[in-house]
Amino acid sequence: MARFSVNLENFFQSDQFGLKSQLSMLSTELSKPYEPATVEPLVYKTWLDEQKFVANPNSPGDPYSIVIPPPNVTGALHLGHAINNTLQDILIRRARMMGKNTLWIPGIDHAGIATQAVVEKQLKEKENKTRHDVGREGLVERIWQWKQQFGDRILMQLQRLGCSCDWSRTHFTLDDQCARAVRETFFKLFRDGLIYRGKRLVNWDIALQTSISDDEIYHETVKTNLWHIKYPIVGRAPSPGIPACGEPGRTGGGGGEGNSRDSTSPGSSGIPGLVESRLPVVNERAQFMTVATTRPETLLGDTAVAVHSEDPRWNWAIGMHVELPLTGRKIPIIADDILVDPKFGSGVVKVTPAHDPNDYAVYQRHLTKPDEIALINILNPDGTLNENAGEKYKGLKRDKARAQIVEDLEAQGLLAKTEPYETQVGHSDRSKTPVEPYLSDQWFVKMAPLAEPALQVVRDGTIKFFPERHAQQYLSWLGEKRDWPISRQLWWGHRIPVWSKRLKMDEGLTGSFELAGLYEAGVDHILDAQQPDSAIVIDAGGTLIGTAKDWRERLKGYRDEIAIYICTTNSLTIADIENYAGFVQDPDVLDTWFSSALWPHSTLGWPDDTADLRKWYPTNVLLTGRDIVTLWVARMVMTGMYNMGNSRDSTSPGIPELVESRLSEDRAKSLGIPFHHVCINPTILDGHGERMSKSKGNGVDPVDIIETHGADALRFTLATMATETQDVRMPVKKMPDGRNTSDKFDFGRNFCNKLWNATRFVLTNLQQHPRLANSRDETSSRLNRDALHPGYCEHLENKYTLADQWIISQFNRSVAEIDTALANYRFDQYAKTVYDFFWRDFCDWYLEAAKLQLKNSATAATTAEVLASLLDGA
RNA sequence: GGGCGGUUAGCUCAGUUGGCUAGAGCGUCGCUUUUACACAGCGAAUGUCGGGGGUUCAAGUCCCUCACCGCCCACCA
Repeated sequence: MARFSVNLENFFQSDQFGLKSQLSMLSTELSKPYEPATVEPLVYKTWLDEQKFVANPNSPGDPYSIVIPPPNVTGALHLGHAINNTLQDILIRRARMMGKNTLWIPGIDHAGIATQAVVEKQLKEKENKTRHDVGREGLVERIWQWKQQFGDRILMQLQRLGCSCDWSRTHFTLDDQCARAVRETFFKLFRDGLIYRGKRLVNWDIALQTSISDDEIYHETVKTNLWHIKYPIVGRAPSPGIPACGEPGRTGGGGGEGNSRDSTSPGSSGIPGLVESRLPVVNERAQFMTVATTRPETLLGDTAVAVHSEDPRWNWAIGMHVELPLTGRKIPIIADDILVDPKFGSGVVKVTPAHDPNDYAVYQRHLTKPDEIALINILNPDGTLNENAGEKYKGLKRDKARAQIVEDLEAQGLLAKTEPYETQVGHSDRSKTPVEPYLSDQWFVKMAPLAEPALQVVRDGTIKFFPERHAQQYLSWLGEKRDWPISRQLWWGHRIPVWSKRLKMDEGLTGSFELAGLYEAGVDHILDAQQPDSAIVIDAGGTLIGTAKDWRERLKGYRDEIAIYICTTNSLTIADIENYAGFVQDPDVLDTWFSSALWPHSTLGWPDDTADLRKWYPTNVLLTGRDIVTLWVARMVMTGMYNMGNSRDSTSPGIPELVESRLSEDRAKSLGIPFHHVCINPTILDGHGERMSKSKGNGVDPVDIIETHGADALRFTLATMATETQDVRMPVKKMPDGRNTSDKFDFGRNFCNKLWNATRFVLTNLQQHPRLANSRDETSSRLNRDALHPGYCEHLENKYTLADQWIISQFNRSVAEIDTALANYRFDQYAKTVYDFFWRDFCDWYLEAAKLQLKNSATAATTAEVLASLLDGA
């Protein structure tokens, strides 16, 4: 119970308000109104000077730890970060007061694409240069300068907020520690066969000849045409009157056109609206399938046409072929119920897997199935058509090719119709040219083996979400287990730790000159000398993975050109394979979330087995916004369990639910989960209801608020806003000097002022009681132990007045409420309880009573004791 | 198209498993500058709890339905 009083005492002194330090420094001259601008910096400085936040793994106390969601270095923090960090600070400070061995790790995220884009934009604006003008090293150098500037600013903002982070443990997702963790993780995944290289459609900027991310695309409405093209059907019986029954995919019905009104037949029952549209197409069916497209030139890359399996207009044709106009190629008619919406258009879709994301998905869905389709890339990196497009079109730019194709189709009478059409076309933000979906090699992480345990720990409640409903998003996203593309064609980030070299194998393994050179260069030695580590991949169309041990065996089967990939964490090896053996490192960098995913264990020292890691992993709780539950939270759970989990004695379902915290702690450790709780904090919106974000530029700098209202006012107000359901709308006023503020924070400012003055009153009265003033610490600690014990009222009632007893009981009740509120991460309830107790109970009632009691010599002393212990701040 | 959240006083929002006369802050109105605080104190007014239907002795709370606002994801051949 003593801990209760310690709690609340500490809410007042340091959690929110820092009164203890403030008053000890300023007690000689307390200004009437609270002046945060003069008080707060002094207090914070004292905390730093006294190393209050520096953690020591050897200190006593149960561990309590939080890692900060590292803010992006793209710019300054806004109020969204302010609320996130305030809530963390409340938890951390409370844990610290309760005697826990507490660690809050701060840090910053390099935020690959976003930061590079910002710096490139600046480069363009200030110097009119592109990244190619300054080169890879030059650009990275400039981004580091940016990082220095904004990284410092972010840390300064956090300090102005009063965050009690252990600044000596500050990390950056691109620092050496994180880099080691990234390389180690990549290596392990690679070795375990969970990283592979594969094709993927990326957004290709044909002007800059680089891929760009979805974030860098803007959509523009373009007026174009929808061209309806006739594809001749081949390989079917010539008679148009043939009944449809008995055809593949057909399960019933009267047959042919005759059943067009039979909307209850199994074939059409699921598709309302077909009855009307069916008739006009029927005559066509004998000879052509008509497809509509906005991009006729891509037909050269078509490898199939798709229909819905339950569309009676077309499902009889599944398995047959059409002749691809202008090429003479025969391509199959396949069924794909995901791609094709039978209610849209003609119900037939051309499939161009190399140049359309949906079509590529079709390709993947049908891969290894009987109706597997081909993949034909018809574009060069510069956007011109390549040799696969055929002699006539090779070398044409895409718009020229389009015109030519339309003309040729028309000449052959295969153009059924041309109708004007408006569509959204993605454009590159940098070159302002239309983006081309383009097939390129990327690295992937296989999700299924990683996702399964991560799903399990949330399903079984090992990791809990607050509010609970956010677990759904996590579960449904992870449940898809879509492989994670991790390579980015960027310069800012962790470079992919893979080195490759192409080798000609036409003379066999030992006969190859180059391979002989490889031996001479010592690569075989390098590979063989690796522990069980270093992995190689042999890419010969498919992907094989082998470790160093058996690489020689693996190579024996190959005669043609192959590529050898080496992944290693050994820096000596890296130097060798680069300088000596002529291997080249992959130019791409890793997705920024790859390093973020490791954050909870990399910041604690992993891959080394550090004292920090043993003491504070797993962390207690993660506080973050709901927008990155999938991108970040899910991946932290996966990589945490993968790197930190002890698979030997993990999930043993046989263990009964002994709710021993010790046991569950052991279990958490052996599972490797990065945190027990995930608390989703509200999103801060601007006055128009839009999410505050750096990129939108609608963020409000918390320092602006701190300057007008004070950090404590900001923090307290934000805590009251942290309800379970609501996002927070924050209308902002522009100050004459350009700063932003909001009178929403008057609430917190008024409360801080109230606290200040109540404290001031108590202190001035305490000074009239020298005995107390001189031995306050002793007194209050005695009171904390004894007087505030709930049972105290019964046995000490003759000593204390009714008012004394009442306020003490209210105090204890409030502390209990606060415990409950914070256990459920209900920061609004916590703040309200503090507010109600302090303002309503303590100030409005008890202080008034105390005024009388202090005048009466009989009760003055004990009253002062109670005042002192309740406030204790002094 | 799929998922989620919201709609309670003029404004911003609480209201936990249904249960006293539906609350807080701000704002408004009146009074008070009383020796902690005017960034204050005392007092007052203000709600068909988005609409409709249902379950119940009892609904802001549970069920159905409609409307509007917002967010996330997918997608528009």
